Amino acid sequence: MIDIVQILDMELRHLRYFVAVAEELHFGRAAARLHMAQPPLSMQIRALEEEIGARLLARNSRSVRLTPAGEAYLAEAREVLARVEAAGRAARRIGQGEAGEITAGYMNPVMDAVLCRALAAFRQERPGVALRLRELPTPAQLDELRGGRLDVAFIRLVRGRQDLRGLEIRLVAREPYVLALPEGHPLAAHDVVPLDEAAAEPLILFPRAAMPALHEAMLAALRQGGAEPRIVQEAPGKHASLALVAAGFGLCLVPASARDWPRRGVTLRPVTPGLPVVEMAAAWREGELAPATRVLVDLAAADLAASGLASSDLASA
Amino acid sequence: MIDIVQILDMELRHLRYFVAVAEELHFGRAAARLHMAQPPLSMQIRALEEEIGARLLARNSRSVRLTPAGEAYLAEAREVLARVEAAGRAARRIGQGEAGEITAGYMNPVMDAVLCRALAAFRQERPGVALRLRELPTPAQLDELRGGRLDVAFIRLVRGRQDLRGLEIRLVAREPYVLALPEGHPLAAHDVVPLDEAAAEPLILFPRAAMPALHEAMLAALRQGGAEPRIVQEAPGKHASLALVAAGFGLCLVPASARDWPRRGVTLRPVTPGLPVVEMAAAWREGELAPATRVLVDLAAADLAASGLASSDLASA
DNA sequence: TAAAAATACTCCATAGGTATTTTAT
DNA sequence: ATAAAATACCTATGGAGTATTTTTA
Repeated sequence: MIDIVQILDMELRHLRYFVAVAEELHFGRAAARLHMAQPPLSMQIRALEEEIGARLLARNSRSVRLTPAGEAYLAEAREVLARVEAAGRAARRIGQGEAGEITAGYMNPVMDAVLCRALAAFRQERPGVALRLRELPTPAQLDELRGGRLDVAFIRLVRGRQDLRGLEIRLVAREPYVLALPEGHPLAAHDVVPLDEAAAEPLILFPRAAMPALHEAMLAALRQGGAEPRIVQEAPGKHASLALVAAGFGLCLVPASARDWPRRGVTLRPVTPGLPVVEMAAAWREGELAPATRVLVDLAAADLAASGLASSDLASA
Repeated sequence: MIDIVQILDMELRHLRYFVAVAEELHFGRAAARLHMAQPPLSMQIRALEEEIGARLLARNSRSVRLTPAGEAYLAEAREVLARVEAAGRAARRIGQGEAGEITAGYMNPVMDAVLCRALAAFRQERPGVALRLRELPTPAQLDELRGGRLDVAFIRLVRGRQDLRGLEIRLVAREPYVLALPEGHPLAAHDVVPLDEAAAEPLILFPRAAMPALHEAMLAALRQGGAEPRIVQEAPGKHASLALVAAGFGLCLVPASARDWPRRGVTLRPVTPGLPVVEMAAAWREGELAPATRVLVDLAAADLAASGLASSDLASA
């Protein structure tokens, strides 16, 4: 880095004083407006003119007028002063989370579970804050978060399987799985379908590669009844799975938030306990939860907190 | 004027310091670059943050990073610093006559006599200075000059007839009148036409209303030979007059600068002394001859100065 | 002569320096 | 253990105040 010596010692004070004199065209009145005496004002104006190397005010003991150079400088000085103030206010608003930009990453299921509602509430509460959203798998989110390219990440939590060092997290949702059946299927007669009965039916499941840990846990839970589950079809997403259910390929397990987008020909039913419960969390770099981001995380966690579950933060792994 | 108390005592110093730290991301190195010790730098940064009401730099003993607020403020701070410097340079250039704008008024005959050449030279010498030109009669020019709507006026000088109080003037041209004759006219045989012989011919003259003082002086000079001059035609301008001469209506007296735009069918000849000599001058508000304007006036007076005539300034009337 | 800006001086607030402590890795 | 920022305290520059002089309309 080249050492550029700052020779200029011009200060905003000089600009404020100059603007005052230029507006009053009278040193005495300008000094009064600035709550100071006239002599130091004269001296500062002179210092400014020497610094610039041009006379800005043509003055004699009877009148003060702007020179052409002063005319030009006045416009700039006003601009600069206004900008400095605006910059300060803007920075303050950003610092207090009333403005600025948040870049949030999320995993697809979190959007349906909590984010869709949290985003609407956030938009109302912090209209000055712009939200950039990036849909990414959980491991990629953690990378982006550590690299500073995300301010917050909404991830699926797999206890003990993720490296969360240097991050803080907060649980925002615990979502059970529910059973999706074709309309008129006999098991739909139950208010709560017994898990082992569901496990005996032909099933549609997401591919292992998408979420390996959850895939295993799901199969393990289904084996509790004793028999090996029959996966008749793999489907690359929730909507595709439900389409296959409606077509009669089999049953399928989907996150409870599927209630929010009912599909013709498909019935949803709770299942007796035993299936894995998906936990979703917000994650951020330790000690770097900006105020606006905190508001978003709070809103995302609001449903969980209201549901009566302890909303205690989780220690970083 | 409402008394807006300036509570902020933010100064450019704070911006310079902040930019340095933001660029180095290290208080010690930034302090070195600023030729100061680290503690006062830390204190000034803290003062800036308190003034703004937001943290700009996230710092611990191992690292310094910009907060989002700092990120935004850095961009503005750089802009402001650059603008202040640019404004100073611009004002300086204007003050030294290397930039800016001159509004010059001129009387039509001055353009042909001196201004056309002076403008070309000025454009070369001060390419940064924009010239606005306004063609006006001399009295209107003096009004506009006093009202500050002209920086300089190029006027016809009529000694003792003009109120030049509060103005300074400088002679830029003394232009004799020459005789314009139709090609082949007998008087064209003279190298210098005797005034009384010219006065005896039918003459074309400008209307009295255009320049009353000059009109009178011209008639008086023509009457010197004894006879009353025969004005056979009035013409509203030099070019129209020469057209009439070419058409054989009569002779006419035109400023010597007519040599610069010769007209087919018209011959120009000097006349023996006796005709009024038009004096042209630059005028400006006393003590307000800006450097760039001075250059223009000097260029306009250059021909006169070179012609060996004393180029002494004239005292204001 | 009168109004206003410029000098001449005095003072003190604060920017900046030095020495040291705290903090986090 | 070490590097770096924060704190404590001191110094002195220069911004601001008061009194006076100069200027010019």
